[in-house]
Amino acid sequence: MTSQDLISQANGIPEEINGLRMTRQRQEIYKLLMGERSHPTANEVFMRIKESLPNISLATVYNCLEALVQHHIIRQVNFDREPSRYCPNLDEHGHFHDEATGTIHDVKFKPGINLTDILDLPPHTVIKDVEITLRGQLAFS
Amino acid sequence: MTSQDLISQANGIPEEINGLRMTRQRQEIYKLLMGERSHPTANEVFMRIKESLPNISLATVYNCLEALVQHHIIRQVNFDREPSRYCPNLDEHGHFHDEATGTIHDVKFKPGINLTDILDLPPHTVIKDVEITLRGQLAFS
DNA sequence: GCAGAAAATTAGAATCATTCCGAATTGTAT
DNA sequence: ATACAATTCGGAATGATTCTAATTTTCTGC
Ligand SMILES: [Mn+2]
Ligand SMILES: [Mn+2]
Ligand SMILES: [Zn+2]
Ligand SMILES: [Zn+2]
Repeated sequence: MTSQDLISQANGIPEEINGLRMTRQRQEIYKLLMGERSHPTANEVFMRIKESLPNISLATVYNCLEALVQHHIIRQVNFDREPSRYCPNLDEHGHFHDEATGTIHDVKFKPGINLTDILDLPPHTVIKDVEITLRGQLAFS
Repeated sequence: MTSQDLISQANGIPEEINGLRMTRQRQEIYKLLMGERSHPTANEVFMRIKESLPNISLATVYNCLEALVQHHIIRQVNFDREPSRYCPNLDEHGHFHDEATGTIHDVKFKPGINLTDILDLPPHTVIKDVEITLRGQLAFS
């Protein structure tokens, strides 16, 4: 029974995901992202995570987020040149940025749609990643 | 016959586009973008534009690019957190980033495709802008 | 053409999200 | 326990972009 075991037992997150050891800091950050679903920035994560980890550093928040992204546990989302945001939704989806409220909404693709079907790609192209971003407003109903 | 007239006559770009007065600096930058089509960064524009405008400043390059974007004469393109790139293609299109060469290719949509058709958007949504980005490689033929 | 007024350009300083660094701590394997 | 590796941490450095204030250019009535 290592201390790592105890940490994992306490919050229900396994001690390793996709080959990444889930330290206390990584677990708490991952748990926060799963709970909020608001696509927070690194700094927003930093401010909110202090409740559970008062001594964590901003550098560690960046380290953890990068590790989680690298191991495909979360996704990094960029809007223009704004600070990066982080998303725990691993399903293929796009992001709608509501300019009125500043909120970000996940956007699913309609079933049966294959993105490469609608694009006129050069031949012999291997696509590793697709990103779809929308900006606009939720109109009055 | 103002000096502005003379500048425009010399390079075939009108003295005003979309309500933006096309100064010498704006004209040369626009001409460079139209000619190269390589989606250069602000700094790449700065380095290349010195051939025609040896005394231009980097601040002016940023100012001009922003003015051209604001007046919908060119588009600003972002890949993750890399420096912004600039694109003179005003047709609706996406961007394919070839990781092998670092080059960026415009990607057309297949005819008759309406992007909002394939997305499961929240109701009463007004989309102002859509961005599609692809990363991958051109495979051996 | 000539005096403002307005707009554009410029060099350099400031900003700020992110990355880097080196030291301290923690975890793992033997 | 000891040795080695990985992680965390505070603070410094980075770098694309923006800001500022001074200068230059252009425009708008006369
Ligand atoms: Mn963008
Ligand atoms: Mn991106
Ligand atoms: Zn998302
Ligand atoms: Zn383009």
